Amino acid sequence: MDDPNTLADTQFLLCFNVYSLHRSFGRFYQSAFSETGLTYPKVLILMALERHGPLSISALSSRIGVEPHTVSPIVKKLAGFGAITRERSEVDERRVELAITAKGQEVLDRARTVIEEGFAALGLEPDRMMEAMRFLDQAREAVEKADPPKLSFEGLE
Amino acid sequence: MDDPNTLADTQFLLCFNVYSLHRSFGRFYQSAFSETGLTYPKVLILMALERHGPLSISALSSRIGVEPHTVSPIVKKLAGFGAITRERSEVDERRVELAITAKGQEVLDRARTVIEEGFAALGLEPDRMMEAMRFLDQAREAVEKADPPKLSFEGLE
DNA sequence: CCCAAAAGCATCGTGTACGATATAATCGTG
DNA sequence: CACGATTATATCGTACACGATGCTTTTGGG
Repeated sequence: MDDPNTLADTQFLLCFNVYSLHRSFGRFYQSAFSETGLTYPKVLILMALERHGPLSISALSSRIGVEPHTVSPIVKKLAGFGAITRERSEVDERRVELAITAKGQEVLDRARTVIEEGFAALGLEPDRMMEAMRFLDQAREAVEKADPPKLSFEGLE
Repeated sequence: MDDPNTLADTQFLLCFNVYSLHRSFGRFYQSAFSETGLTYPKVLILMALERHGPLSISALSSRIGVEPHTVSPIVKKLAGFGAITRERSEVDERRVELAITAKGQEVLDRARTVIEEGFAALGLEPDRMMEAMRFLDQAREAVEKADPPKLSFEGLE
């Protein structure tokens, strides 16, 4: 897109760059995992359960930063494959407890290897990457706090 | 997530930060446009047609960086609302020509105002934002060139 | 002790993204 | 002129994301 000339244009261009890079990562993972049913969100879930498991659905969704009902169907699939266990808690029957299995650990380890090999030649400068990450995290907090006015007219549907 | 300790961890964390910010932006736009049928991709399409229109579906998809068949159903909806015109080219009947309408321009102008007001208080430092954008664009080019090895085992489905 | 409020999860509907596939139209070479 | 190759778009299926809604269970105040 064209060079921005106002702060608003710059912010909108940041948004577009994030959108573009997000989809590029998506295609990267799609290509790497195309012969399996694995996806990036599934890898995130396995990783969170590896490090912090066992977790409830709401705790897991908080860690990853998505809604619980986004996580619910995905963990059902991972459980169906045997990568995780998915059990209703006896202490609090509202909760479902999730834990990675040995098979899930193997899948995750192999996925990790593939991702690392794929990223090996990206050639991104570590210092700039760290600064970009700090900035992105601050941007996320700012965007989450933002309270935009509501556009209102006859809908597009 | 925990501090990364290798280049691979850092790259994966970059990926996660992009994923998180992308969804935060998504929620921002969802909130801003919740009373209309507008979405961020629709705004991108209107913006591209405003600046470079008229465009074919394939030209438009190239400008935005998504697949043509992603664009096809979205422009159908925008045409149904009257925000754009959608006409088969007489010169080359394979092509569909797209152009923004007066109504689409109005919708876009109002959406732009809402976005700018919503972004007004983000408080992001312009210099760091510009550097982050340059980095993200380089990262996107690198990721798009990357050729990850294929993970292969019994699928998850 | 009772009951309203809150919490946790599941389902439904919709939006966008991509891969695979199909159809129609155009191009370019022999 | 014919035909294979290529281009452009459309459809189908699947994945994930969120809002809305509903059901069940737990909590806590009166």
